[in-house]
Amino acid sequence: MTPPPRRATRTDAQTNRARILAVAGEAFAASSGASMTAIAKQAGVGVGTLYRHFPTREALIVELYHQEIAKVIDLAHTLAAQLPPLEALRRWFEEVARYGKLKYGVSEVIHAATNGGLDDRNYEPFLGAIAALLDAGAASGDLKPGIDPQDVLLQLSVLWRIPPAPDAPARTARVLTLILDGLRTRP
Amino acid sequence: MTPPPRRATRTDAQTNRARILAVAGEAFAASSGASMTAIAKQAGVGVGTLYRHFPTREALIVELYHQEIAKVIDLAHTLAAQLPPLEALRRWFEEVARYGKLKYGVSEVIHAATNGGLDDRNYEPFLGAIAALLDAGAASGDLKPGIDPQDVLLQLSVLWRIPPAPDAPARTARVLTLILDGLRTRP
DNA sequence: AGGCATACCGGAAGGGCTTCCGGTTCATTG
DNA sequence: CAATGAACCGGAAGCCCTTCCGGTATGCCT
Repeated sequence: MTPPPRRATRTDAQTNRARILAVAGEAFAASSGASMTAIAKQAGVGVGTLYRHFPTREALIVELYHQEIAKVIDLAHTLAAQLPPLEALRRWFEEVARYGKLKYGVSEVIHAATNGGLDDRNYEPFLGAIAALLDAGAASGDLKPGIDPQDVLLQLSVLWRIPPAPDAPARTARVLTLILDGLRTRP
Repeated sequence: MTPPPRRATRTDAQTNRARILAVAGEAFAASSGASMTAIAKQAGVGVGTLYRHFPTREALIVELYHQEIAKVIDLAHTLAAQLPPLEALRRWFEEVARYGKLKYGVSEVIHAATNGGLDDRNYEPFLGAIAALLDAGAASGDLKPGIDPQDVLLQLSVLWRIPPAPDAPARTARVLTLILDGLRTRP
């Protein structure tokens, strides 16, 4: 049952992958409205190549933002350990909201992906991050016990979808409060 | 400034419009996965005709379900007048959730449309329905005063997106409770 | 170094949504 | 009733995402 001797990844494949990611990074930073064909051409590869490396448009995007997502996840654990539960939760929610705002249009498509827009590599840890915050709150009695992290993720995805407008920050804050109050225990 | 004498709508236009709606109704009831081209062909018209009548795929769908949406809106006012505020709100939310479940995939695309997936003709009344329920709750002291109906609509859209699975009903109920508790006053 | 199998490349092709425009038909007017 | 022109019809064409497959280049073994 030894893993079959994997042949080393060909150098041209590595090069192409890197160049695609670079180009896509720029493209999405600029407008998030870049077609796969355009990205492929810009990267000097055929569309087929692009799709073998990233089987779907979402896969490409998720890969691009994988690192940032990881950072957000880490933050949850940090906050949970350092702040009062309610405070930690609100701060983190704000961070999540801000992140989505930054890449509006991108988050749009991330959201559309699998269950909540994160691939398996991100999904579990993300739920874990939420769980950490919820557990801390449950332990202190501030939050209802036994809340399903998935339900919270679902609600968070709403923040993702607040359209960019002058009143977006205010709306975000309001919705955030609604969500938080729903999670809190009722004295 | 008298309105310009509008010429009567041509009969072929009416016929086509009706036939398109009929065909689309069947098509979406069956699977919700019908292409515009397919609908056009099935209705015996060209794609151009289809698009002049309904400028976009969403427009067609919204038109199809306009009556049902109106019914849901009416229900809100009825419930608000007949039941205790909290009860009315929960019942209505359940109805909204059920409606979305029924046409999962359709609601998917409805949701993607304009602000919340409803055209102007539906959007305002829908907000009005929510406002009626919120006002009743605020008056009785059960709900926070001054909640923005749009924020609630945003949260409701989550119910729309719970994936069809064995545990969907349970999840819906849980999320619904979270939303409701967020709207209630904190004693 | 040479040969082989494999992983990779690239573009053609299929299916979808939407736009555009020349040709046609029907309601209106004289 | 006939002529008229606005409104309508239909499909070709553009753009997008994704799949498929013949051709190719490269890592590995001898």
